[in-house]
Amino acid sequence: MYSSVMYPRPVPKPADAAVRTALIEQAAAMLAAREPVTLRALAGRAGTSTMAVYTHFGGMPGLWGAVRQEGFVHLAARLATVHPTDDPVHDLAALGAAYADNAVAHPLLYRAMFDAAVDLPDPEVADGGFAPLVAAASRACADGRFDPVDPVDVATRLWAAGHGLVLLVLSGVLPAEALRAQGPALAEAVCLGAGDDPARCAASVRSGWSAGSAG
Amino acid sequence: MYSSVMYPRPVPKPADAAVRTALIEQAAAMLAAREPVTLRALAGRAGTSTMAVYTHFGGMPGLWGAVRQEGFVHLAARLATVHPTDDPVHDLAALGAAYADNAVAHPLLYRAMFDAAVDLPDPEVADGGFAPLVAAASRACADGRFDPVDPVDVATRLWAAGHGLVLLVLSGVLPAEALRAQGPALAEAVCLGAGDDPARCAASVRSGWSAGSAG
DNA sequence: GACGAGACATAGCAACGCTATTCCATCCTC
DNA sequence: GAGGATGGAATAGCGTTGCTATGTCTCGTC
Repeated sequence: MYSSVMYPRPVPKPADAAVRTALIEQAAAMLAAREPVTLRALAGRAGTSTMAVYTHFGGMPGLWGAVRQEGFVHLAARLATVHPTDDPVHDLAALGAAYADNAVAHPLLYRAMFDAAVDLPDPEVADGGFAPLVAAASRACADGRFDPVDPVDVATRLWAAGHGLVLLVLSGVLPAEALRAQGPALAEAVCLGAGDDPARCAASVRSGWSAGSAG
Repeated sequence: MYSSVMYPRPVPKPADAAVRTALIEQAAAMLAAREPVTLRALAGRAGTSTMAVYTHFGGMPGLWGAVRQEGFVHLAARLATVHPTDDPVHDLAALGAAYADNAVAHPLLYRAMFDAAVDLPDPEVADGGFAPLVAAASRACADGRFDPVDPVDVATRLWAAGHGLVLLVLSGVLPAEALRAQGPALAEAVCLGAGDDPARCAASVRSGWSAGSAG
């Protein structure tokens, strides 16, 4: 039961929060169903009126920002299923595979995540998908597998390469097989560029990619 | 002068082609000016009526397809300014730099180029930006700089990496400096992954990237 | 010189995002 | 407990969007 004594300024009331999440989830569902996410259709599906979008999100751009954020939360949850091992390069490849898996499983949500036209309500939530990469790269540097480079740079390059490969596949420019064909090769190249030993790198990436795809 | 005798079925009449190109160029100009490209605004700027978009392109999606194609033609022209040298890795880096330059110079056009929602009138025009990459990678294989890998795979990885890095910058996720910071490193990593010698690779990429950025 | 095809201009359609207004439920004050 | 105030939700309507139907006008053909 909600008590105004406990929360003198009830930032989001429980009932309001339910409407919020219902709208966000409906938008994501319509996105997944490849239906056009229009204001009226969204309100109809969520069982509310069109005004709810404005009271809770200030308009459609605000809703898209919330959907973006939902996408990053979903990505972070997916990457959290990849548990670190004692082989950081294995882990980097596993994270890359999980990242690609998540993107192709929710293609329109993935595209919406990188729509710069709308702001994220909480910008630092985007780091949730980036932090595991940096952590693995840091361990690779600490273990001596990588040269003493900046782990953030290595993680950034891996992210950029994966992002580009995923988008080319989602855009239909490259076939879906390109993900499994070029993904591990790209991860291996980035790790080689960071100073890893070629033979160990190839083995770690191979095992890591399949481990990340499975989970 | 147009002669109906020479072209019994005058596929695009000169006057019609002028209207076509005027509409495409106006759309690209409005895109570059960050103005919303609406049907009425576009027709007004081009000095035609809204019907011209339908007679020539069949609607707004058709126009966007033509704009997409224009973007690829523009990209191919930019990459053609990078003349091959006797160092194929240098050339690959130069092409990467030119690719990134072209993208940041026309960010909205670049985004439109990869909008899978509309079809390209002539799909093979997209290869115009890809062929120089494959050619350079082939020479690297022939020269023995690269292992006997598939040049198309190497070119694909370089493209994916560059595409991802460019889009992360255009989306505002990464700062603009990331292009010069991570671009050469990514090109170097891909070439290392193809079997190039680390020392030669670093030198070639460094000189190639600055050569491609300048031109 | 009449005919027919193709392109243009105009008017109007449904649907879009958004806002103003009204209604109503809830909560605080006395 | 009753009354006033606050804020979310529903309805109606605004301007604009892409698109289509209709009329007109020019050009090429027989």
